[in-house]
Amino acid sequence: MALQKPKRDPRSANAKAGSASDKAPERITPAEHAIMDVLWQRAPLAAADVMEALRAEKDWTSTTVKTLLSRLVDKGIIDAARDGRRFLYSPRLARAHYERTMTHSFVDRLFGGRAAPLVAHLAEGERLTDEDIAELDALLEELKNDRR
Amino acid sequence: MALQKPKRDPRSANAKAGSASDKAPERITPAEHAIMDVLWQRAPLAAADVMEALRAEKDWTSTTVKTLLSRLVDKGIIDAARDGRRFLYSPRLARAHYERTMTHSFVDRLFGGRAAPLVAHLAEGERLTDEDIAELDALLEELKNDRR
DNA sequence: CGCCATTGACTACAACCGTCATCGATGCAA
DNA sequence: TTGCATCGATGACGGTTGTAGTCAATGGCG
Repeated sequence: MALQKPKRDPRSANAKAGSASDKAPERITPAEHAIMDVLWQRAPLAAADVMEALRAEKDWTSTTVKTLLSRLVDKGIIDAARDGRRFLYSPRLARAHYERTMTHSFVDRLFGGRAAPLVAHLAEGERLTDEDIAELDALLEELKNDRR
Repeated sequence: MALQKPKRDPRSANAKAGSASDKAPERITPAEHAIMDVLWQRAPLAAADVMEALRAEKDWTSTTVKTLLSRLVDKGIIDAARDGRRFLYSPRLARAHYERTMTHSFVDRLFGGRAAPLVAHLAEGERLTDEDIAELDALLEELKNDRR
């Protein structure tokens, strides 16, 4: 067989000049995200409830849902509280917190932290409704006031 | 051993009620993204050039860079033009195009397509400089004019 | 002309992800 | 009490990703 010798662990030592405070907030995969969406809507749920809530969207068997729940527990993203024979699962982070983290890392990665180019992209794709624009307008007004 | 029997292909049938026009634009992984960043800056480069450009950032061996380049070619994301004994690689998509795609899918996934909550998150995290705000202001003004 | 350095192809391998089947424990109904 | 339905644990399989070693072809230099 003769396997190679050195072999360092993968997935870990990612960068050379890594920024200091790189606390990885445990990545959520797309499939896991679907589960989180459910849990963020209605707090503690059993596995069966989650599956039920997802039936319209995902064609998953119960095992799949349960595996995903287990993995989320392992990652420390959700909490499992025993309730008789089963567990009740709830998120450990508010959705807003997660959104903030994801948004920042996304904007950092793609736009070096600048928000404006991002909004420009959205505008170009005609993704902004009149309502969006009004909302952004109000938001900006508020920001401008805060600054001065 | 007794392997299970049915076994459907993974990764494919993702959703049940999938949105129609779901043309997958071939996913770029984080490691591949580093390569793309280089290629988006300086058009056709040989593998060695790419490695050189990344030396400060990533501690990759030449093999790693070459593997990533090959995978990008396989995915149809970059183009390899033979140049004597070697290849010269160039992106097939402009960076702006990629940014747009990523932005839309990100906003869709996290915010159901609404831009305003995204900007709100950025504001909350004090990620917006005065300059950003001015830029957004101008952008919004323009959008408002376009709409009427 | 012969040797060496460079280059891409192929292979490898561990961790991770999407998806499930199977199994053992366990509590409820008949 | 006995059986069944349910639940979580375990493991598995095929694909992807990060990272890298090895090898054969090939072209330039002495």
